[in-house]
Amino acid sequence: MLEKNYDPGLETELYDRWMERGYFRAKPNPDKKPFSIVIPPPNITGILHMGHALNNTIQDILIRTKRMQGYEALWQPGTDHAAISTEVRVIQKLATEGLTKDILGREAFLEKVWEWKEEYGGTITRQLKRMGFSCDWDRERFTMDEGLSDAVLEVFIRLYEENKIYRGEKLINWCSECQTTISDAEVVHKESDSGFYHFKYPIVGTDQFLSFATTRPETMPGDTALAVNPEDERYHRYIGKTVKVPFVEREIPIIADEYVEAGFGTGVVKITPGHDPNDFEVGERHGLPIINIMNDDGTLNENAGNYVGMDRKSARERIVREMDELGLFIKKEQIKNNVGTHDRCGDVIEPLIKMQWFVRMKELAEPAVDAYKSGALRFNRERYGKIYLHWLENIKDWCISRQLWWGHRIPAYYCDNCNHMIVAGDIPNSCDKCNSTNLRRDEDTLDTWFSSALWPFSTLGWPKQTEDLDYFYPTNVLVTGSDILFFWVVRMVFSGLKFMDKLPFSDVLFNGLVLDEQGRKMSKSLDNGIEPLEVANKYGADTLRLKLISGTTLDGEMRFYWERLDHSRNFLNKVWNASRFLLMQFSEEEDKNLSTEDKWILSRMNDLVKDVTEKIDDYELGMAAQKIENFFWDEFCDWYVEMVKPRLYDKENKSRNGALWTLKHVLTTALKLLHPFTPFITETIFLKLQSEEETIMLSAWPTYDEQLHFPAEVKKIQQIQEAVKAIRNIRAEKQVPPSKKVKIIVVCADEETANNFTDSQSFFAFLSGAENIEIRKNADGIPETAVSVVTSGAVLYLPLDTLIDFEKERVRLEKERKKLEQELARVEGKLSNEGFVKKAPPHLIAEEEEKREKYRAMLKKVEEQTNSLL
RNA sequence: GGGCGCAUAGCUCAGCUGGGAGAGCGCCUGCCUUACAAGCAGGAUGUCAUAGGUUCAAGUCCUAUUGUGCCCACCA
Repeated sequence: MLEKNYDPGLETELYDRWMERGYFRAKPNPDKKPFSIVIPPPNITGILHMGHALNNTIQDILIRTKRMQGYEALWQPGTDHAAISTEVRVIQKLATEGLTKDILGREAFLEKVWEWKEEYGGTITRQLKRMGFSCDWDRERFTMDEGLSDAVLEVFIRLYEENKIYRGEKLINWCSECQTTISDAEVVHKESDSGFYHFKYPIVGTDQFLSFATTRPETMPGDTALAVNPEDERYHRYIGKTVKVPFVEREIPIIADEYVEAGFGTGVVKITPGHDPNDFEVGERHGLPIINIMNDDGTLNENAGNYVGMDRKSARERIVREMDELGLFIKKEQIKNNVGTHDRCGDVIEPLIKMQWFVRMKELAEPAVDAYKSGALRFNRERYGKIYLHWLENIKDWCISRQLWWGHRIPAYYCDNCNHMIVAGDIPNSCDKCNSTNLRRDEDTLDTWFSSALWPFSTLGWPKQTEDLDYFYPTNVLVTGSDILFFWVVRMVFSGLKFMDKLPFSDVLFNGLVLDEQGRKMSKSLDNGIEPLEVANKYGADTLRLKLISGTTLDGEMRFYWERLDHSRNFLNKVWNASRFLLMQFSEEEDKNLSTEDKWILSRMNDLVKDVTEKIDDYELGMAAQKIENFFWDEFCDWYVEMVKPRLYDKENKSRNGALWTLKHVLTTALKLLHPFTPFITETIFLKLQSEEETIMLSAWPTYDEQLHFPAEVKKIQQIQEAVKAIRNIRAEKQVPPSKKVKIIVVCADEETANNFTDSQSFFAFLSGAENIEIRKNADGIPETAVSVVTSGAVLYLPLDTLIDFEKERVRLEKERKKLEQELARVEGKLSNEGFVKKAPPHLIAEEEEKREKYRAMLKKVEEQTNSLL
């Protein structure tokens, strides 16, 4: 027997059992079809947040469903080394011990990071387990595992050999806080109020000046031109002349370029190719020199003359002051502009010229574009496809080198003797050009996304041709947040196409954000995050999982309220108690001698099986969960279980066993459907319910059964339900307490209805609190004091002891009549509409006609009742 | 500057390819009916943002407007 209340504390025990018995394991099996998902590898620095909980619950539901459906289901878990995050974390920790990267040196530092990883890197996987996720943990991978590192090497070398990876001096995004380059995707543009400084430079050989405006005075020492629009007649006469940049005493030309907008500012722009992407392009077009005036830490360097060593802010102030002293400062305005910042640390990004490694993207992007356009790659919302295409069609080369130590080190070696560069998987002994042994390895590591781009196949053994790879690749579906569409999804797609010749997955599901009560993102800075494990420990992981899924849309935003957990918790409590009750009834002697109501619930269950399976196949998990809830709570518990109670309580009843069989069958089926959503509670009950199978996890998913389709019985029960509701309604209205048993007279319009009420008599009485049901075909001799109500096929009379207030009855009947008249008018209106009759599908017309007959009959009865009151 | 999403009951949201407005919470009424008061029964509540259009039929499709949120982008 089950305990009185469900104890979520049992969840961890159950999980251990599943692990011990290896239920999560997947291995190539020629007799089964594969179904695989790779987990979006969480950072080893991460702790579980609601986004993870939601994202992985979705994956677990899909995996558990497919596993039950007989697929060899692999959910590949693992973690990401998270280059910057981890390095920053470890540096912070070392700082408390008085250590720095420089003191330790590369090797010792990396040892410290590995130590840190060993200690803290497993936190998130432990948390995932607590949520019940059925990953194949035996296959857990880490992006810096040996095998995965081999994959990185292989990819790097192959792309290099195909000239798709190159080293070049280009303008890159520099984070002076993190002391590394970052990719375009990592730059977040934020609107800010900026000073817009107007200056003028003296035109050489004249006593005139040319005025311009800039938001970045500190880069003025790097100016190598002033530019105007070629169409701008105001400045035609100056083109070709030069101006002098005061503090560095440099003469720079005045050039004409389309880039300049005549209408903005003064129509003159200072060109600083070393520190601005646009200026860089202008510079290229005009062959301007590039001057880098900045150090890696964001201070100005020797090219900035007197300002060397100053940080950006003080340099700006000082330059403005000095320009003012020279009489060259005109004014300062305030404007709004967008400033690039680093998505991790928020520091302002500095565009700088640096020698870095890049992936040439154009050619790699093309197949990825085609994959979507051809329909081979699908997103759960079309709009993501548009965003995806827009990004790929405007893609720029990917800067992949990082000035970090934690990560995959670039396999390039430089000869100190002849400057020759070798790219190789194995460390070369000597320069293959001059034989010198003075080789130096590139100091840089790769962007952390370079390795995660390979995740769908590197985790399965690639570059080795493994059985796993052959069987499980491509994976079926990817579930992730839309915030990493560019970082990860796009890169997996082109990597998979490039190296596996196959898309890594055909379906991508983007899940939405979990927001706080006020609709804000949960974030560390706001400290408004709710920890999933705190919820799981309080309410159970099942409750949290169900809450995150039920009734929600996959990609919609969702606000998280503690109060809203109550509904899921209450539902699971209902499941628990219903099971507890039924377990008290079950015996060994069930048989399949079924009554009408048994067939009704079986038929409804059968429909549910079909619905839920279809919804899951369509990834409409929120709908699937809600349908199960509604069926279980409403139809099964509140109707069916109540209906059969009279049969259960009467041990002599011949039909008792049919009810027991049905209860058990429906309960088991419902538990199975529910299992992917709430694995723990369903397993607990399942194990008590039967002894043949050792787990619900590997039991067969229910399928639609033609034998359980009982439309006639469904109709019959609906008629009884309508009658029960009508009686309850009257009882409530007349304030008849539930304890007060009443007599009901059912006057049936036809034989069929009479038979139905006769068959259903016992539970009809039970559900409507009646001690006596009289079924007949005419209304002769019914006391005038009886309250009556019309339902389809019958008029129900409720003789009450209390005096009837005829006036009130008349009002009630009048209301009913009005309502029926309205309905009838609508139906008749439709049917007399020529367009409808001509164009609407036949089944709809038939439906309307059926309704018309029903309403007419009922209306007639209501009128009769009204007349009888007079 | 471009692109996208959202506006439905007091609150939070569902409503798939167009065919009589839904759920949960909250609220009101009555119930300790021997599985469950985390429960049971009954009830009230909506010009589906606004204005046009397509259609026999529009919350659902099209256009515009308003409000709101997000993404992308080099206007110094």
